[in-house]
Amino acid sequence: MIHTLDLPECVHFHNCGANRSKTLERLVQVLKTKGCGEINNSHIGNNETLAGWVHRRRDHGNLIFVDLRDRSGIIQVVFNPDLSPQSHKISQQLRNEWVIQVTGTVNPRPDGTQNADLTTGTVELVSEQIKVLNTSKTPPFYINEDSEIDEFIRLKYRYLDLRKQNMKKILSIRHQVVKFMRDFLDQREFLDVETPILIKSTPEGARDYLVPSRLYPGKFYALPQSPQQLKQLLMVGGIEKYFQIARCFRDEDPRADRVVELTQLDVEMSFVDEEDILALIEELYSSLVKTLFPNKKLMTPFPRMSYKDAMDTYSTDKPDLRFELKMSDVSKSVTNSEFKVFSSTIAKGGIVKGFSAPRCAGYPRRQLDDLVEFVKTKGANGLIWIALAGESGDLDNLTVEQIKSPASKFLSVETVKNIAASTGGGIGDLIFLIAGDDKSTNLALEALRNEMGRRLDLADPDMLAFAFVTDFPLLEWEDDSNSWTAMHHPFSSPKDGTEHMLNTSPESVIAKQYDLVCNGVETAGGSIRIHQRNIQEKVFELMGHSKEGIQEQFGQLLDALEYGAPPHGGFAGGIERLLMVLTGINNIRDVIAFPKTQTGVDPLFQAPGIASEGQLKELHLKTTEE
RNA sequence: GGCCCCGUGGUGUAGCGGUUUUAACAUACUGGCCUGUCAAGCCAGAGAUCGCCGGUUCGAAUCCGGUCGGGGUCGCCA
Repeated sequence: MIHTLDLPECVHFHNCGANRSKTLERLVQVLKTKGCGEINNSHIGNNETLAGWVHRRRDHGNLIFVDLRDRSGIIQVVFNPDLSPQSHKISQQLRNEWVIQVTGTVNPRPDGTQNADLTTGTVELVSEQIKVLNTSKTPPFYINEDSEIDEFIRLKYRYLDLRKQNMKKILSIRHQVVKFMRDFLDQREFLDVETPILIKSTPEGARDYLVPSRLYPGKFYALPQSPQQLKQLLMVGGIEKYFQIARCFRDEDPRADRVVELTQLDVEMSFVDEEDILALIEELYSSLVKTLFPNKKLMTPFPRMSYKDAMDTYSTDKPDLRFELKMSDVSKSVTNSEFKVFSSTIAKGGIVKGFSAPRCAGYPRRQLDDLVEFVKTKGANGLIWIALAGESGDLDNLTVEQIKSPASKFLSVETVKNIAASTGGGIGDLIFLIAGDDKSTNLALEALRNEMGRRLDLADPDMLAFAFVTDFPLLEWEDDSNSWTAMHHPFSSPKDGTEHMLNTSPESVIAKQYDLVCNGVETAGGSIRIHQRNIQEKVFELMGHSKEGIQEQFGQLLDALEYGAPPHGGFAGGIERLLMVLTGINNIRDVIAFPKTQTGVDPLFQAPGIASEGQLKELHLKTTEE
């Protein structure tokens, strides 16, 4: 029994890991005295031993130059037959990616031969001794220059791809970001607690990855989609402040910004309300950026908007706030329009909504046609554009001749004026409108807004426009299942005093739920959780679960809530998403050391692989032909 | 599960209005020359039956169908 043990005194727990040993010496690497990229003018005259990969070799017959690369950078090594015939002879054999160790003197480069592109460009290592540590086959793609390589080949040879300076830089950034998070939370007395990878399937959410049980035929573990219930149980367990860099698994089709196996910063606290969590998130993310990316611009304090305002104004719950382009619902202006696309849409209960692109009245027809096609691929039926031709002027003086639109003959000047006033468009601007049902219209408008932001180059690439979106509805009606479904997840708490509305008008219950968005990406999300069994059960019931089903699927959590569960809440932040925003990299696989393809394949290990008959038998599994 | 795009020497591309294409170019690769280059340069050489299968045709890298692989996207991702 652990309470009978006399536990050793550790440093008081809030100090654990906070102090790094001052006496910790730099790790000595036996085969080299310095990193290639560390050498500079201060080392001139020193005798150094370097080791790394042959980045490039330039053979002048007598004089041979080798760019030697290791993680720290690149330095030029000179092989001079007059100074060291032995090493010059060996250097003739060298090829790209061979691994060598070179000992020599750091010399200043002769005047006029300095290379400003290298951090070590003012010096060079003059080889006195060289040892080939390993040879290399010719790599399947360039490591010493940047060019577009088929991603599958890059992944198949990921260990070579990672040798590129950019990839090493990304992994270094990832390390620093995660380390910052750990240190930040450690300093605030959060405990890093690991939770199981093999747990149990829960019916909500994404498809689970299943692991067959050898000991229990026909039963399966599931990999966690997130440690949600576990961290809530840690709160019941009195941990009070928990965090984890947690791996999460969701068996859904990947996208450019989505992978099946992702990493989250998972945080949970007890005895807190929304404001405490929001303050923590803001402090964490803003100090992370200020410390690690001092050149990035932030808007602090982070702007906040309600879910409703975000949807109304930006047609999305994850707006890119680096640029304006605000939406307006013009349904009222066009309810009785002769233009059937508008009037019939509204008659069917749909909306007409759009925004104005400033100074774009002269936007080329061809590009407009492209945009029409673009929104169709995003689920809209079409796109109506209205260009208000002219340099400038008062909207009141708008004339029929100035209105350029495929719908112009159906739209009166008065209607266009109303639409323009509503969308904030003026003479010289271009108005985009989409008609359709609420959901698909907003989806297409979000895509169009981001597309126009890109085309018009409206977003400052150095800006990190963090913002909070709050006040999400707790539930939304789902026609397919004919039941309520949790908008975020079923554990979010209703706002204080609104619990009774769960019985009367579930749709109007607002949750203590928040997202952190940045540049159009959802980077984190969380909520204050329900900590009372009856309310949690009520939410599950609304979601169409039976009493028995609830106990079967969520019994562990519900039971725990009955044993003095403290009020608690937290958040989870996607590490890959954050790295994409921080680095500007659009491909999520580029911020992961060993990612899978969009079809869930690991080209390097060729996973998933087939299991042997013996393995299947042990697991009580039989495979069938499709 | 639907839709769109891509697949040509090691890599990246061109060729795709059907037959002088003996599949071109760059780079990488191999050999030679060369003492200050840094994407070194110069000379020479080797290397792809055009993802795979089938069809149309006198003739297919090229057109058609299927299939496999990759990317993007909708569904899905509480």
